[in-house]
Amino acid sequence: MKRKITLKQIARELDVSISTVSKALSGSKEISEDTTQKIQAFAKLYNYRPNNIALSLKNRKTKTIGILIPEIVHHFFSTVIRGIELVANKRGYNVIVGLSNESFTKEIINMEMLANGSIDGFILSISKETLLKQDYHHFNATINQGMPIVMFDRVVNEIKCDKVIVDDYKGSIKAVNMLIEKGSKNIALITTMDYVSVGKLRTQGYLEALEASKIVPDSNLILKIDDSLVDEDLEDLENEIEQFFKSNNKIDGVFAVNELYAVTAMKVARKLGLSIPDDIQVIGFTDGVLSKHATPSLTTVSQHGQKIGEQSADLLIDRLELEEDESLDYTDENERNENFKTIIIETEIIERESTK
Amino acid sequence: MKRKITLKQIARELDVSISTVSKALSGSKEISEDTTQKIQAFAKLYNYRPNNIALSLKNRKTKTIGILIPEIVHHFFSTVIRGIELVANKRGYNVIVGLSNESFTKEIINMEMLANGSIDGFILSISKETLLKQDYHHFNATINQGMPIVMFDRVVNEIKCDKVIVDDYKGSIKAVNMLIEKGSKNIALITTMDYVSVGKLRTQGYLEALEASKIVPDSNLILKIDDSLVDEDLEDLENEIEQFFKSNNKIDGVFAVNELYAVTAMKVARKLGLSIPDDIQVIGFTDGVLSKHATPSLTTVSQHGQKIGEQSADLLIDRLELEEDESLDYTDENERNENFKTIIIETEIIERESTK
DNA sequence: TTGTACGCGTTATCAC
DNA sequence: GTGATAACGCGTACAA
Repeated sequence: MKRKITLKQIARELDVSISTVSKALSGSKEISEDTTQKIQAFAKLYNYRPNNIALSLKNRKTKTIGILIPEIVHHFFSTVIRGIELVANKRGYNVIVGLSNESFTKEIINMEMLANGSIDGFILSISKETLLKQDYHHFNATINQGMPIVMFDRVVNEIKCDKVIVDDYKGSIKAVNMLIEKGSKNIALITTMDYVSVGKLRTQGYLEALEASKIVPDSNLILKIDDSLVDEDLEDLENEIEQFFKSNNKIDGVFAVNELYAVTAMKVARKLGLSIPDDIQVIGFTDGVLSKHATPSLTTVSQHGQKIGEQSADLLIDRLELEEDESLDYTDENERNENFKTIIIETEIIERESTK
Repeated sequence: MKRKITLKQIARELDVSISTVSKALSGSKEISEDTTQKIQAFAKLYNYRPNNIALSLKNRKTKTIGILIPEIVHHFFSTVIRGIELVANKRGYNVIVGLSNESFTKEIINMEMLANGSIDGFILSISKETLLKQDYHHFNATINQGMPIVMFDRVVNEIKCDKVIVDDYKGSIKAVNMLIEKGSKNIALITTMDYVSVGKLRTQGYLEALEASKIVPDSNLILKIDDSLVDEDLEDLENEIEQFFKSNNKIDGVFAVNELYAVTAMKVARKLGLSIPDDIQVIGFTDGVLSKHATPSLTTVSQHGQKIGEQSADLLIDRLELEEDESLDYTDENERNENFKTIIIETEIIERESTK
């Protein structure tokens, strides 16, 4: 078992100085061709690779991005990670992953763990508990320490950082408009509680779309599900939706803010003897495996998770490599605040069998 | 914007030496209570945290685990990551993720990128291309450098490392036995190509189970799908399965080695006018979202991905922290080879609506 | 052409 | 009780 070899060992072995080795390996022409050859051959033989940690310490940057998300067993988030990893790798960065598990405390612990030199910047999506508490001091603290953050999907405006969001609002309008065009008259909305920003925006889009078509929204047609209660409890969810359908039997269209609600709605509809899409059409938000493989397959508003990840990574790395140059001088402290971008990823409707 | 503060800065500010600060902060009683107080107060005020990179360099360990998996947008793998992250975090480790995307080359690149000091050890699952090529030199090279590896799910025996595997063989037997007990006479198998080790084992289990019940396996009842071709191409998959069903119309039970095949089989069966589970029963391997939310919901063999992750992480960290002690002396080089464990995670059948 | 010295941030050892 | 020094592995400005 030969442990990793270091410059020092090569130097000792070949009886030259450490810096000679270093220079020879980086191909500096300060060093004679002879010694360069010799050193490079030796290094290759022993498979020398510079130690990342030493480089990180020296360069004061780790070439590593920290991802902090609420949950990983989730199609959307894993798609985003895939996107981040893709461009990060292409641009020479590694990716370190932390999970908040929707908990405020775990979010903070994870951030502190990573912010102490392990990474150059964060890409994150805020946990539900944090959104509920509206306590964002840890984000601001991190930013104030000079560590850039890119937020995606679940963001809050008040934080000064780059953001990548889905056009939840417009996506919902598109979805509801499609239901209207295809003949639905009484369109129900199945959504989450308001504190999840995306839930709120999607609800707004639903309302706007109805009004634009001169349809008066009916609050009885809106079902708000407290997913902190339901979550994994599938039966509760089914029952809740079943009650909802039974007390509103004129419903002929459903817009659900995620695919689970949409698929469950389809299941309940079928149970009640309704045929999809003839009696009732369904569209979900968030395109994942469920939508694709459900029967009938589900028409959805796709969020392009991978693209969100790619854009987030590019945004972060751009900023990191920009700072590299400016680094030292900042005449105007506020100048940097003006530059934060918010990229909006357009949604796209993927038509499948649950709509006419 | 106050950048992260260092020992040196505190020392300068308080007009003491760096080592005094270091000692005071670590609560050493070499330092007078007075100065300790003063220094700790100052450190807290400026939110001092030791720099991880510097610590890593000094201690020659990063407290970081490298995960290398073929694909992240995949319920099983993300479940495993969740498990790893859970115990890693609990035991004070971070987790860095690399994706091979089933490619041999990307697997190697990723390993080299991480093996140069960024991590203390690997937890990985081998890419399909690597399994096909049967070229494992990069794993051996890494191990020989003194970096421990834990392999999970897709493993190969010849590599000297800890392993965590699913009891694919026994799980399949259980599944097929259940189909037999519940009355299926002609049980089909939908599987992958043989080079994926888990596919092979599951096929073996299927055959053994049949034979144990004195049923002669019929090769016409086995469908091997080349998923390097199919992959995302859902229609191809459906067509292939449909042809299979049509040319074997006596099939009244299906065991599929993953949930996608199982769900697709159900879809095709329904299309052909078969009712589930009355005309045909279906069981899948790998319990994921699809199984749970399919209609009818799918009976599956659960792999307990999270548990696999937890065990893998414990195994790796145990070894890392063990080495810490022994580190220096190894009288017998081979001794360490004897110690590698293979943990087998028992599968469990989750009964749902696709079986009687 | 090669080598010396320094610094990145930390801790541990040893001297004062 | 406090401080100077070395070491972890590397790159580079500067000296020889």
